[in-house]
Amino acid sequence: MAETSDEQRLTKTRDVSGYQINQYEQPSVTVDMLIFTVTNEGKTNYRKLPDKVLRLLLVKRKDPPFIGQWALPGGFVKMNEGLEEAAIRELKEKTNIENIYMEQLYTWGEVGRDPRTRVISCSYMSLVDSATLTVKASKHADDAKWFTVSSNLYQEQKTVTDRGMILRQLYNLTLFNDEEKLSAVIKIVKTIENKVAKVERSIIKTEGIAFDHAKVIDYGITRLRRKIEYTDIAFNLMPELFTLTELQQVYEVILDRELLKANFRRKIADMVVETNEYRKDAGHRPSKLFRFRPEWGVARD
Amino acid sequence: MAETSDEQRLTKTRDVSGYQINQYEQPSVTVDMLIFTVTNEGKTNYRKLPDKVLRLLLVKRKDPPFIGQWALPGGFVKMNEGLEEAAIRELKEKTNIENIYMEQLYTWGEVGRDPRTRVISCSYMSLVDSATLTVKASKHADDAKWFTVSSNLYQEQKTVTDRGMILRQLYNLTLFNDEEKLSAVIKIVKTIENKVAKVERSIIKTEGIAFDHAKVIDYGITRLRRKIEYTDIAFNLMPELFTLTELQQVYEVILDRELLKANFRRKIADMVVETNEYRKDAGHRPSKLFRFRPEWGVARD
DNA sequence: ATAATAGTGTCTTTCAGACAGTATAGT
DNA sequence: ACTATACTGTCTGAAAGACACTATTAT
Repeated sequence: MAETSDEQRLTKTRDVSGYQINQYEQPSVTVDMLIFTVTNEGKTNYRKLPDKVLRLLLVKRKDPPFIGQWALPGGFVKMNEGLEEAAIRELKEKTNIENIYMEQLYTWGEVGRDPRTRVISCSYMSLVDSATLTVKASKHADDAKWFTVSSNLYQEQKTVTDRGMILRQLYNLTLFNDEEKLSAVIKIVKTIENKVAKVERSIIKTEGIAFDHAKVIDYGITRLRRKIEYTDIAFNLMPELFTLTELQQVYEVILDRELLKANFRRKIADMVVETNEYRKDAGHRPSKLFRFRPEWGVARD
Repeated sequence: MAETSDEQRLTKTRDVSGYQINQYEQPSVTVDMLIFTVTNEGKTNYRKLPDKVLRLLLVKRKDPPFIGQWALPGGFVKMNEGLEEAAIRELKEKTNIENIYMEQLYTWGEVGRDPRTRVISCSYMSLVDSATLTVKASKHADDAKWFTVSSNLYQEQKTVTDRGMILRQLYNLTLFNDEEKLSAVIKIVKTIENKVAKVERSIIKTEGIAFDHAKVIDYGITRLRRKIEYTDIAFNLMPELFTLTELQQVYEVILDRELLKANFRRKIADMVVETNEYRKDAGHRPSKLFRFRPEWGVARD
């Protein structure tokens, strides 16, 4: 920000009349929202527990480019609106929810991202409790849908070179609901060469997902998986009262692996408080309901 | 990105003549670089080892606002240049170094950040080995200087409320070299209210540091401290060959606390390879030189 | 009784922290 | 001999993983 060209550039930008205005053309800046929730899926048997699934909100594009494809909700950052403000506004518009967990994920600024013009997108991740989702989506309504989302590593190749190593991974990203099925293949190349580590993420194939959003979604899932292990963000996906099995299911669906009950309970013991209520009428032993214990820890980056 | 206004907005932006061009005024986008290195400090006694210090590169502002104050190196993102490309270019211009570790830190987009106009800054952190720093700074030269940097928690207050808790922390950020001494006080408020965690960082006082860069620097140090514990980024600060004590000193100066030798060595054992060389003539037992073992792990977010 | 879930006890291994001890150069 | 650093061994307790066991409901 301390370049020689600062002054020239900024004063010209301010000059509100005449041709010179856009001498320094600016990239457009948008925010893109990854809004995750966890919901129950079909209960097959009267005594079986329902399965949980991880869901992401997408909107259908009504204009080219990528018309008819699905994109992350988002929009332009207004001139008099902070980045985070824009994200909060976007969240409110799409889900009618406020005061929810939100964190900045990553800013995507490659040149060819948007075929129309130069767009830099700052992505935010939000976690919402599906019980508080009153409306599916507000006025913009009908074009916003929840998709069951999963990302699996399906190929991995490690090469040791003379000055380092290369790890190539292929992830399969799947998004679907009753009507639609979207998918993508994301390649992640992690290299270390002369001590210098680098991670590159690229889209190999993307079907039905607009822009580079498949990459953004995959990144979001990766971050969510990492963070759920050492923070308490998972509770943002839970209702006020929940059973420990439900909590475990949320962890399992995000981490995409099974956890051992006894160990899981030990691990989260300090983060929850027992109540006197029970979930009954389930065809098996009733389970105690718990709530989040906020005084436990504290927000972490 | 899928708003109704997309098309209108983007086509107008493209219309290269007349007054309408800037109907949708765009924020300016910059990249700001946090370039860290570790150097040796005064060897007091012939047998004592030199102390290590963490250093950060800053440039002196030659124009208002904040004229004469120190800022992070950085500059505008060009229209045909990716965000990361811009960061790489900036790094090359300032330090003449390429192929170095770099990661995106955070994007700062508050409205009043820059008194002139709306500026959104994407910050990147780089770690360089001081031995490879041939020139202090290239052509822009004389106005770029290294500062010894440290950030200490000096006040902490925890309040448990009915629906959550609040943790208030004050950090003292200090930057100095032979000629200058800069400082700032950063307030970090971590709240949990109804499961929703939030972290807010604000500047209480800033002396000699331009814009909101004190906040950015403090955030960078926090991130560096966290990441050094679970990744191998510290090796980017080391020369080709180093002693384990030197490596430990780097960890200590970043974490700002002493580590026990035996435990430290156990922890980093898998990341290094022993060589046959020794550091001698030091007035005490010679120490074996090690190098980084790249095949050990792999880049992590 | 049975299916299905709820919940606990404990063994083992791994890892982090603490500390004490031995080793070896240069002056 | 002495100083300052180099390097190793081992005790401890905490945490993670694995697994077996007991408890309780609706039908």
